[in-house]
Amino acid sequence: MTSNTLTIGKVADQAGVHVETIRYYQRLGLIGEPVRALGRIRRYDEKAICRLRFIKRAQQLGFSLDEVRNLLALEDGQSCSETRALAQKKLAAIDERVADLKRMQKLLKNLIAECERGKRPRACPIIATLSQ
Amino acid sequence: MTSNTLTIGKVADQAGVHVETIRYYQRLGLIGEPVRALGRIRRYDEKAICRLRFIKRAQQLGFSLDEVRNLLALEDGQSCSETRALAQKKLAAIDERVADLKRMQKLLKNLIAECERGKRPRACPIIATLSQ
DNA sequence: ATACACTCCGTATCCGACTACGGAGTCAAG
DNA sequence: CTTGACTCCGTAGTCGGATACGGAGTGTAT
Repeated sequence: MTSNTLTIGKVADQAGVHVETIRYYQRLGLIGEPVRALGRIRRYDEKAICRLRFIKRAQQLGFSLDEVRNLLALEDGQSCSETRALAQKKLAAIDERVADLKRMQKLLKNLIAECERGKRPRACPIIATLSQ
Repeated sequence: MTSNTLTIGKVADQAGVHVETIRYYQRLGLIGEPVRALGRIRRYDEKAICRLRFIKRAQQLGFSLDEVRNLLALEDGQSCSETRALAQKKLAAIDERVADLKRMQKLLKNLIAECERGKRPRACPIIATLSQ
């Protein structure tokens, strides 16, 4: 039995999160309000820590809190295809973002290279390009 | 002579920007306050359009408005190495961001693939990974 | 001369994910 | 029994880049 013995601070430490973040997630409904034994102080069990870690891992995969909410609704692991659909949508968004950034990368790289090759007197090719 | 004949709306159209954006940039000091001939209405010349385009192009390369401010200070094209330094810093940031996103991409791809291969009855591997 | 589009200005609002603040209550150790 | 750490709560502020609002003034075409 490890039920409801942890204060919000303990949970925060264990999950690597700030206390305010937990309260924030509760306001958003990502975490259920816990029992409050003796007084008004929240008491959590281990599951709360798991849930926070779940959220943090999902964020690391690129999911927004709103999307995490959806993932949490599928937490039982029984709706594989729905979960997969969310992941695919997220992956597509990331692919797009990467493509964007690669375009910028390429342009910047070329400009920098051109700038390095350049010999005076000549206007900076980076500025020249921006000015067009 | 094309001096100071354009209203803010004309400039906005030509530069492909909203009127409010111009006023916003002026508040930020990215664009100088123009002359106000006859009444209190701003009158612009072609240079304003160029400057807006400069800003927009810089944004497309990934520069924030704050960084654009720095670029604008080098607009004469005479400080090539300073400009290049800014571009290199930006490129490094983009590289990092790309690396981040690629990590996410990889993880998501693997999870999705695993999810597709999976045969019931088994918990969804995506959820399982998030739950750890 | 009147209608209509445009411009003026300051301020507020949006998005997402927190972070900060401050005064009061609670808890456990010494 | 006091001290000090922790918790409570609501509300406001942060970042960046705009976007929206609304009432008043202006410019111009017919």
